[in-house]
Amino acid sequence: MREIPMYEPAKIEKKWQKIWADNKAFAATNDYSKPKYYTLIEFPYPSGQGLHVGHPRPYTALDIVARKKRMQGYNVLHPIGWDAFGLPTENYAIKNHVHPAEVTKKNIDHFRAQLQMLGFSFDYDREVDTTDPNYYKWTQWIFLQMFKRGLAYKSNMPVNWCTGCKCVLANEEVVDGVCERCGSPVVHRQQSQWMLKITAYAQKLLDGLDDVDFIDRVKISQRNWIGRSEGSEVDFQLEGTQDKLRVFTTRVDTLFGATYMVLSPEHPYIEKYKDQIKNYDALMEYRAAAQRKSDFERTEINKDKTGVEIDGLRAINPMTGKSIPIWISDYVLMTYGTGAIMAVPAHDERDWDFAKKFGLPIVEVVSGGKNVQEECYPDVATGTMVNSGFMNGMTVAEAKKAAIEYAIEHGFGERKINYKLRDWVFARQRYWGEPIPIVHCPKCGMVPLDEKDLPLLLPDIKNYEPTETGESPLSKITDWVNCKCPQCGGDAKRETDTMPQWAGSSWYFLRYCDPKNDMALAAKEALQYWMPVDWYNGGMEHTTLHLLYSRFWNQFLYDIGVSPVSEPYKKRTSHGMVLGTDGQKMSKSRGNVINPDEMVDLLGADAFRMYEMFMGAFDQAIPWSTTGAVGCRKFIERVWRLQGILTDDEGLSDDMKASVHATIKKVSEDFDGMKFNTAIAQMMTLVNELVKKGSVTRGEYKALLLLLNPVAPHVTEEIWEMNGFGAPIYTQPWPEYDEAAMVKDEVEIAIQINGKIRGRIMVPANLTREDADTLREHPDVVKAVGDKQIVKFIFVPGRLLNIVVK
RNA sequence: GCGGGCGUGGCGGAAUGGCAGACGCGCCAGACUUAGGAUCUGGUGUCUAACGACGUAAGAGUUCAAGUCUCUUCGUCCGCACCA
Repeated sequence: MREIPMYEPAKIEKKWQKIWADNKAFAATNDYSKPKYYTLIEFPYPSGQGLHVGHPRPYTALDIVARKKRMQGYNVLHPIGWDAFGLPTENYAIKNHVHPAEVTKKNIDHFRAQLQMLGFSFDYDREVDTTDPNYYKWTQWIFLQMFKRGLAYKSNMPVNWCTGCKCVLANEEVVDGVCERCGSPVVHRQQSQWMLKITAYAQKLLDGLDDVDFIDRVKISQRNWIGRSEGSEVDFQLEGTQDKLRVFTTRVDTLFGATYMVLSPEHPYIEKYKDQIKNYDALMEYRAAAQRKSDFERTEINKDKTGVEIDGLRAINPMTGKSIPIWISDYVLMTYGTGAIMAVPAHDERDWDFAKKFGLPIVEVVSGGKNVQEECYPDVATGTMVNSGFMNGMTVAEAKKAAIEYAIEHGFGERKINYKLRDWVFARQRYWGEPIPIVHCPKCGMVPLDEKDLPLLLPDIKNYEPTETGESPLSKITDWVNCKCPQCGGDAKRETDTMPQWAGSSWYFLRYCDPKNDMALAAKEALQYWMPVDWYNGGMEHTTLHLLYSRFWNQFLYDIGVSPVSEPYKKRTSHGMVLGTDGQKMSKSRGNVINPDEMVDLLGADAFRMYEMFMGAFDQAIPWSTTGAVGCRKFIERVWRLQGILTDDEGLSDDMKASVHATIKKVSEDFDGMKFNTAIAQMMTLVNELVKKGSVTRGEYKALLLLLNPVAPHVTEEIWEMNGFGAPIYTQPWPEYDEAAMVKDEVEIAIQINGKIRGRIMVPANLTREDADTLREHPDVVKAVGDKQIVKFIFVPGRLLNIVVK
C-alpha cells in the first residue's frame, strides 16, 4: 500500500478551475468544418438570493453531456448568460434605492462566481446579458420586424391587472388568480396594450411539434395549450334587427336543440342595443360584478351558474325558425371563440346546468341517452338524430357534416378552426425592461424608430416607482418622452411601456452563436453552423410560456430569413425539482432551503455535482438528503484511495476486462439517455470490484477516471496528473468499449417450475433456444421436475428456464 | 371537472414482460484502532426455529412468466380551468 496525500477538494478544485480558464479549455471554436454539438440550459435570472440547489441539477446534467461530447471530438457550444430584466430586481432597487443596473451587475457577478465554483464547462467568452444595450438592441430590432409585419399591435383589451405590481400581466403569468411573481390578487381592467400575434403561428407551432424530439409531457402540454378545435361558426338572426349574432360551436349537429343563447357580459352588442334593452342597468351591474372577479373567482363559483336574461333582445334559431331568449353569463368568455354561444342544454353539461337553474327548455336532438329532462346526454360517439328536421335518423357524425353544408348553402355558417391560444400581452408599465422602440406622432400615428437609431437606451432615472395611474415610470421623464417623429420630424412622444421579461429569453439561443456581432443579431454562417440547439433542458414550468414564446420568435425569424431553422430546439428534456429534506418545495417561508455554498464547503464541488445526479431519476422531483450526499463524497475518496493500490500494468487485468468494458458501455449509454443515477451506480460497482481485487492497473484506473470525469471533473484531473497519465483529461478521447471483451463463457440462469424459482445453474453463455433442450438432462433440472409431466419448456437465453409441469 | 404523471424495504431509488429490491443512505455485527462520526469485512423486505411461504397502493384480468400490459378502485403530485 503506497502512501498517498490527503484529498483536499478546496485546493484541487480551485487549481483546475484556473487551468481551464487560463487555457480556455471549453471555448467553442469557429472551426465550422468540425461536427458541432449545441447544449443549452435555461439561462438563470440572477436573483439576489444567488444560486439554490435546484439550479445545479440541470446544469450538471448538460455539463456531463457537453464534456462527454467534447471528448468524443465534437465542437461543443455550451454557453451561459443572464436573463436579467425583471421585477424582483426592480422591486429590490426601489426598496434599497440602488439602480437596477447596479443590482443586476452585483447579482451576475455573484452567480458567475457560484457557477465557476461548481466547475461547469461553460464558454464564458460567450456570456450574454439581456440588459446589455448591445443585446437588447437586437431584442428591439426583432420587435420592429414584427411591428412592420403587423404581428405587434396595440389593442384595447381586458387585461390582467396585478394589484401588487401595479402592472399588466400576460394570461400565462396569472396563477390561481394571483400574480405569479408577487402573489397579489389579479383583477380585470380595460387598457390599450401592446400585443404580439402569437395566434398567427398557432398552427405552425402545432405542426412543428411533429418534427422535434421533445419529451412527451412537453409536447402534450403545448398541444393542449394551443388547444386546436375544429368546429363551425353559425349566425343567429337578432330578432327585429339587421344584425346577426355569431357563435362558435363544435356541435353544429345539435343546432335544432339550441333553445337559448348566452353572451359574455362584455359582448359589444349589449352596448349597441342599449336603447332597446329594458334591463340595461341590471346587465351592467352583472358585468361589473363579473369584472371585479379574477378569472379564478369567475370559475370558482362555477358549480352555481349565474346569469341575467336580456330583456328586449331575442334571436332566431336558423334551423327551427323559432325565437329564443338571450342571456348573459360569466361562464362565456369574450376571449375565446366569438364571445357568444348557442346553448343546447340536452347535450352540453354546462348548458344543462344553466337551463335547469333558470327553467329554460331542454329539447332532445340526439337519442340514445336517458331522459334529457333528468340527465344531460353529451356523448358524441353514439346516438341518432331526432327532432332535427331533415337530419332525423342520421348519426352525429353525418349530422355534423349535413348541418354545416346546409348552413353554408343558406349563408348562415362556415367551417372554422379555433385555438385556445391567445395573443401575448407584450407590455409592462415598468422601468426595468427593454424600451419599446415606437414613437407616437400626432400626425403620423405609431411610428417605428429607424433601425440605425437602435438601441433605444433605457434612460437613467432616480425614481422607478410604478405610477398609481398604471403608467410606466418612464412617462415621468419628459425630456426622454418628448422627441421628434422619425417620419415627419414634428413633435412626438415615445412609447413609455417596456417589454416583458420573456422578450430577452425568446431569442438568446441565437445570440450565443455569435454574441459580439454588432451588425446583426448573429452572423448567418454562425447560425447556419450552430443551429438548431441539439439538446435543451429546462423546467416544466416553462413549457407553455418561454418554450412556446421562443419557438414563436424563432419561427418568425425563420420566416423573414434570419434563423436558418424553423424549429430552434431539436431535443427538449425537463428535470425534476430538488425538494427540501421534508419533501416539500424549497422556500424561504418553509425554512427548508439548502445553500449550495455550504454544501460545496462540506463536500467539495465534485461530490456535490455527483449527488445532484445520483439522488434519483433526473426527471423526477427528489428531496435533498445531506447524508446521502456524504455518500458521494465517500465514493470520491474511495476513488482517490485507489492510488494506494495502483500497479505498473498499463493494460486491463483479465478478471476486470469484462467489467471495465461493461462499465464503459453502460456509462456511455446512460449519459446519453439522461440516466445519470444508474451510470454512477455502475461506476460504484466497478470501484467496489477493484477494491475487492486489492489492486488496480493503470489501464483500469484511466478508464474509470475518463468515465467519471464529466461528473467529477476536478478530482479526476488531479489523480490523472498525479500519476502521470498524460495530457489533461479534457483533451482526452472518450473511451471505447469492446462488445467481445464483455462476453463471459458461462452465465448463471434461474430454473423455474411453473414460474417459481427452484434453483440456479451455470450454462454456456451462447446457449440458444434450439440447443436448450439439452438442459432437460441437467441433473438439477431433472431433480426440480421430479416425476411430473413436462407441458412446456421455455428457455430465455442468458436469463432463465421456465418449465411448466402438470 | 378535464388532461398528464406517480404509488416498490426504515429512507433516496434499480429493474428491454424473464431471478424484485442494483447502487447509495441508515442500521446491526466483526476487524484494525488509545479513540472513531475514518477505513475494511459481513449482514440487513416481511413472516418462520427451520423447510418454506408471502411480498411492488387495493382488487380483477391477459400470459409459461406482470412492479412492468389491460380494466376498476383508492391515494398523491403537477398542469389547465365553465374552451362552446
